[in-house]
Order: sequence, then structure tokens, then C-alpha cells
Amino acid sequence: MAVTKENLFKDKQKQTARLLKALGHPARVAIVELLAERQSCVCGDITKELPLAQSTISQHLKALKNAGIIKGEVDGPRVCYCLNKETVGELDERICELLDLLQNTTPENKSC
Amino acid sequence: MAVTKENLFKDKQKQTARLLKALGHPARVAIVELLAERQSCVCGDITKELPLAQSTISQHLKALKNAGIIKGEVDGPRVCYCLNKETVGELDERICELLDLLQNTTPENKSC
DNA sequence: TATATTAATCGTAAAATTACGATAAGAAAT
DNA sequence: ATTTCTTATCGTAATTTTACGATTAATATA
Repeated sequence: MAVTKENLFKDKQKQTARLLKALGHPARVAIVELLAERQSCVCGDITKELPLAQSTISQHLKALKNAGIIKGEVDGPRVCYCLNKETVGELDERICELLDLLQNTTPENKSC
Repeated sequence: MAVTKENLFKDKQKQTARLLKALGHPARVAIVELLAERQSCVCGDITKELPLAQSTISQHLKALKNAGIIKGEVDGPRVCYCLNKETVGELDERICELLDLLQNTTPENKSC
């Protein structure tokens, strides 16, 4: 982020941005899609599905975990990831609120 | 992005990520909220509303413009920005598709 | 016990992001 | 014609992001 002024914004704006940023990379979109599609929580299969190195995937997983969007559970030698329903729900709320605002075009509120 | 492998992902994933990334900063969330709230398209009033330097705001506006989320129209000495309804609609579609996928938890698809 | 498997972390490099002040470029007003 | 206002761009610095290979740590398996 570099020389961030993040704290000067509203908590909601910060949290919205945080969640959107976490999904702001095609690899991370692909990961959450994978986690949603697979019945199991999948783990390092992600590495085989995506065209990225194992360490890179691990980094992306960390980013998603830091944002709270996924959680990982150790299962023997491997780690099982799954979506965090709570945070996904929060994302839903935040994004719906935002889209409501962006799309509630009152009669006077015309386009440029 | 650095050494990007973006092109190895699906177009939809790329576009979703692109739009989410554009809104992945509190200042840019604040900007689109401002544009939605104000009846007018506002221009450099944004600079007065947000705790950032004029050049920084200009940069954020550029990011939003590059993603297609806003458009700017020159109006005399100032520039009038407004939301781009088409792209906001596309964002709506993409995010709803994604959230549908993330939240459609079938009976077998339990949490970890 | 030795060896494989799995995933996180470390070190590194290249590029992008965030932020600012200073400057430039445009139009408007004096 | 000059000055003022507004916004974009340039240059710069600090930090973060993306990506990789190599290594480590932990668990299984032979």
C-alpha cells in the first residue's frame, strides 16, 4: 500500500476495500471459485489447477486468509481450505450496500 | 502487479478481478460513494472531501477511469466525473455471479 | 529409521501502488 | 495580455505485490 492513509477513511469503506482488494486478482478469484465448486475443501489441488508455482499459490491463500475470506484446517500432511461463510456474507452485505448506492439513480441523478 | 501471469486466467476471472481491484482502496470506495450521493457529477470537490492531495485524488480517478467505472467530461476549466452505469452494471453481474457461486452451499458442500 | 509428500516460509527480483510536491496545460476572469 | 483556477502529469520515495526457486517443518509411508 505504501505510505498509507487508509486510517483517514470510514471503517466501512476500509473493510469494503479490504475485501474487494483480497479478490482483486484473477488467481484469487479462481481460488475462491474452486473452493466453491469442489464439494471438498480442496487443499494443494489448487496448485495443480492453477498455472502458478506452489509458493505463489500459498501466498495468495495467505492473502485470502488474512482478509478472512477463507480458512485453512490442517489435515495430516496437508491443509484443507474452505470459504469462510461469515466473511463471504459480510462481503455480500458490503457489496450490496455499495451497489445499491451506485445504482439507485434518482430521477434528477442523470448521467453526465 | 509485477511479472504478471494474468493472461493465464479466464477472461471473466480477469475482468472480475479488474473491477474489484479498482475498488480495492478506501479512497476509491469513497470516491464512487461521493459520485453516487451527489446529485451532480462533482469534479474537484472530491479533493476537498477526501483527506488526500489533489494529485493523489487525480491518480485514483485515473484508476477508476481505466477500469471503466467512472467517466470524466471536461466542463470548462474543470472536469465532471460520474459513474459509468454500464460498468457498474457489469460489476453487479460479475459480483452476483461470484457471490451466487460462493454462497450456493449444497447439502454435501459443508464447511471444513 | 529413512524417505517421500505437502505446504509454509525465506530470499530475491521486478514491477506496481500509494502518496506527495512541483510543474504544466487548459480555460475563465480581470 | 495577464492572472487565476482547475486538473493532469512528472518526478520521486517508500512500500507492497506478484512471482519464483530453495529451503524448512510436519506428517505419512516404506
